[in-house]
Amino acid sequence: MTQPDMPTPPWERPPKRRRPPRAPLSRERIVDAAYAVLDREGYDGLSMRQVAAELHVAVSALYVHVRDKDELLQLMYNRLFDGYELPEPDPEQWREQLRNFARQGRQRLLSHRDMAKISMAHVPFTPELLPHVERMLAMFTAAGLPRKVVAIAGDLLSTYMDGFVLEESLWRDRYPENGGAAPEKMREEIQSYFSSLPPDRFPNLVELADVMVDESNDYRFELGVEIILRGIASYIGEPDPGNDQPEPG
Amino acid sequence: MTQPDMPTPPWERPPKRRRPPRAPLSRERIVDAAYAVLDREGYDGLSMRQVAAELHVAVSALYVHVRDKDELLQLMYNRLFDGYELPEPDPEQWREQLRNFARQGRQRLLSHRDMAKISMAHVPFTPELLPHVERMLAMFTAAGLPRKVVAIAGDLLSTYMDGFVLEESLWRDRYPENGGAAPEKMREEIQSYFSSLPPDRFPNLVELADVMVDESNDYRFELGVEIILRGIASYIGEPDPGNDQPEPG
DNA sequence: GTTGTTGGTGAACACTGTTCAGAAACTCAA
DNA sequence: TTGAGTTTCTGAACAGTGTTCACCAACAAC
Repeated sequence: MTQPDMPTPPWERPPKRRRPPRAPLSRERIVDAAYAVLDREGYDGLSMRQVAAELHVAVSALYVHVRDKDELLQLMYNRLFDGYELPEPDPEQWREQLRNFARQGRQRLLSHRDMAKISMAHVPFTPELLPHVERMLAMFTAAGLPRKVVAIAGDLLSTYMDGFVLEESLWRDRYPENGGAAPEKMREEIQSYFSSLPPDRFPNLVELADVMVDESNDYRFELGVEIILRGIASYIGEPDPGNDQPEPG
Repeated sequence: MTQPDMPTPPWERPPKRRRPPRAPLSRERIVDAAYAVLDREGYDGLSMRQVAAELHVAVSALYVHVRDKDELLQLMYNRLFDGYELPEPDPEQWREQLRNFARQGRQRLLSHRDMAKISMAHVPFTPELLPHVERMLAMFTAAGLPRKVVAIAGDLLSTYMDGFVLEESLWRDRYPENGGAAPEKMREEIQSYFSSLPPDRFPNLVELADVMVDESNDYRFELGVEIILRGIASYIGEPDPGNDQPEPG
């Protein structure tokens, strides 16, 4: 019988490479590697070959565990929600709770490069994500909103989150020379560009140049969320809005 | 000397194909062809080679007029705004005006397949598009909103438009078998899926299944716009919201 | 008529996602 | 211990992608 834990004596030929030194592949490890590539190369550099190289493995090995590149992206998207716990709905604090939800969501989208691109390309209705959708609906229901508003409010907030972060990253991509480290110079340039426009044709752009770029992304995000929350809150206690005249007044 | 407008006599050999029969290439024609390919093949099928084939031209010919595929996409994006006239701002009717703006924007995004994908990937701050941004700002300023709200309200509304239409097209892509002609069957399937979920774990999803998919996209879009407009309107007459406490109450 | 410039060609390069025959490595029965 | 069967990985290939480059044909100007 073989003695598994004994060192191989030097005169014996190496044991024919049983037990390959690397851990076997798995969906988890593939997603890990894909995230590593994404952070390093960005969305456009995220190729199956790069992922395989990250794992020191042939490309075709990936296809044993993953049907498609699309499925891999789906798995990456799902992981975005891992450990993303929404609190128990509290009717007294639904606004603060949703503010936190949005903040948390943006932070997650920012935690991996180009993550917003992946998020925007997927609808959060896979079985794994339904619990989150359910929690979201519960929070809006607890707030006392009409059914039809509940049904679309979550979508509205999520769309805004994704779109906002996507736009953040688009701006970053337009200024690739700074390694993400000098956004101030970028802002200066944009602001001076807006300020230099002919004031007769672009009075508002010139006048608002400072506000449009001076404020931090954090502030602009929070204000956008606040606008949406105010709009949602205005429906509390109202009946379901009708199809014909969304604004009766 | 040659007589340019005379018909060629039959005994004379054809004039060596001077003046090639096809019109010369131009950016306009390339964008036209790209739109044709986009409508036929979708965003993933929109390749430089397909565009060249559409024009019966070698691929490399495109690169004389267009630096990049990226530049081509930018040109397509710009054309989305051609003839997109925003009305003179009217402080009395700013809500109706913005509703129309959003409706029109969505219709434009829907008028070409996968257009939302292209739109989402571009920021509307090229020189050609600045007049639209200016008009937008003018409308919000006329409504009497604080500066900081004006500065981000347009972004908010545009992001929602793009995101909404993008999600519409994502759902369509998940059901490619219907040629876009049978959305009712799709809705039925989704609704029956939601209804079949375990009600103890997904009470809201089960209860709201009808509202979430029964309502037309048109209605859901309008309601979303209305929520945003209500949120924006709530800031009329208020001072600029501060950085620390977006919700003072 | 001879130039130079422009707009077009076809071939090539370095990639991409995906598939497939075959070769390892593992599991389990005899 | 042997042998069969299954799973996992390999290397090569295919068709397609964006982009570039030497070459060529048509046009304008001197």
